[in-house]
Amino acid sequence: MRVSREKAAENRKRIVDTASRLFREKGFDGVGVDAIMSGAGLTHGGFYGHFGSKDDLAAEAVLRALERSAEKQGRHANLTELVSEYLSERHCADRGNGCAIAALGADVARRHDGVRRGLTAHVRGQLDRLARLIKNGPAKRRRKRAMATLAGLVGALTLARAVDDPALSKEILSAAREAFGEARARQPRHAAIAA
Amino acid sequence: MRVSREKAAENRKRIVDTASRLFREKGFDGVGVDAIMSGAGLTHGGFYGHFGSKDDLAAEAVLRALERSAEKQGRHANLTELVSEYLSERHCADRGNGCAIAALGADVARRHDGVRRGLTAHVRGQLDRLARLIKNGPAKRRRKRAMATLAGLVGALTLARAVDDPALSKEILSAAREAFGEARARQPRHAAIAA
DNA sequence: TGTACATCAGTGAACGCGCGTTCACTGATGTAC
DNA sequence: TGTACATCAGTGAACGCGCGTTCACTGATGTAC
Repeated sequence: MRVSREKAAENRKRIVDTASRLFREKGFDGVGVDAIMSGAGLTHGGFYGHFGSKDDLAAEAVLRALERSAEKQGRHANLTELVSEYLSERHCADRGNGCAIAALGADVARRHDGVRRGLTAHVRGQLDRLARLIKNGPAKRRRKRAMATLAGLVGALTLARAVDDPALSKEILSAAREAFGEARARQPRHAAIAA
Repeated sequence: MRVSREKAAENRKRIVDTASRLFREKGFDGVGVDAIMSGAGLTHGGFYGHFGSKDDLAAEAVLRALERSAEKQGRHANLTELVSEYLSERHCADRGNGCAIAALGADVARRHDGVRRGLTAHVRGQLDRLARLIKNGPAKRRRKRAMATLAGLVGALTLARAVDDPALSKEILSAAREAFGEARARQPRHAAIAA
């Protein structure tokens, strides 16, 4: 049965949101069109009225997830707050609504399309945002520290999620919060080599 | 046609090695039994003489990949060397023979089986290894720094691989090498909050 | 050591299920008068 | 504003391909004498 144009637009939006969540939770290959549509309260047949293919939806859903992440992290006024939220146990447990880089980064690396371009743009944006939150040092140094920080965040979340033992998972999050979340005194640019 | 027991054992090993490489390159769902067997120079039909299921092979292949990683990184006598190898452009480009945590971490996080337990044990091992390579400070601090370092390594590699632009990719690797690869002067334990 | 037979690693066709995709149909919405 | 018709969002059955899995068969290996 036909629904109003307004309702149809809502449905489309709900499909993208549902996909965005499910893809982050279970990966691209872990979710079928059927699951996405029933997650959105519809039946699978209507899917191709909205999208040309599952892959087209995937592209849109990832971009949506990236936008959401950017908004969420744009809210934080300082680095400690951002890091503490990013490396929270809540975020660690809530893959479906969390960082798309951590959830889908490995999957996206295998693609060669708009999804990967979109993620790259998002990474650039996040680096700029982080560099702005880092107060010490010249722009070049702040950019380097932004890269190290983003790497630390994504890696810590990946590890904390991959690991089987909740205690170890918490320990990793906590150590990373401490390492990446607090302003550090100036680091020597070329320190002595360890060992 | 039947082959010698010795040859059959070699074949089995080659299947695991091939799978270990292909899974890291394309993810669990990105490789079929057919591709694995022909990659090992065999036909798909013989697969179930060696393994009970694709999933059984996956478990074994991941453990194999983890062992290899551990061996490779056990060779390094100091942190700078290990980090510089881990964050090399070669490693970034060579997913199939590289770190299993970075390549499959996100996939493994969704499992609840021996694979995940194996990866957890491997992470513990890597943390101990890194803590031993970190020279400054008491054991607790070294362990925390080991966690931050491992997170930084895994995250930087994930980012560098996910990103579309080779220049940005190299920049990330280089910044992370600098941040995680060199011994730093003592960090203040509780520094002032940024911003 | 040589011969005859049993075993079994590997082959390739076939099966069946899941999933992406298509399609005829329904009935509410939107529109023309 | 009300009526008649056209449109089209959503439904659910069906299709077809890919992939994990099975199986009858082959012929070289391993073994018993």
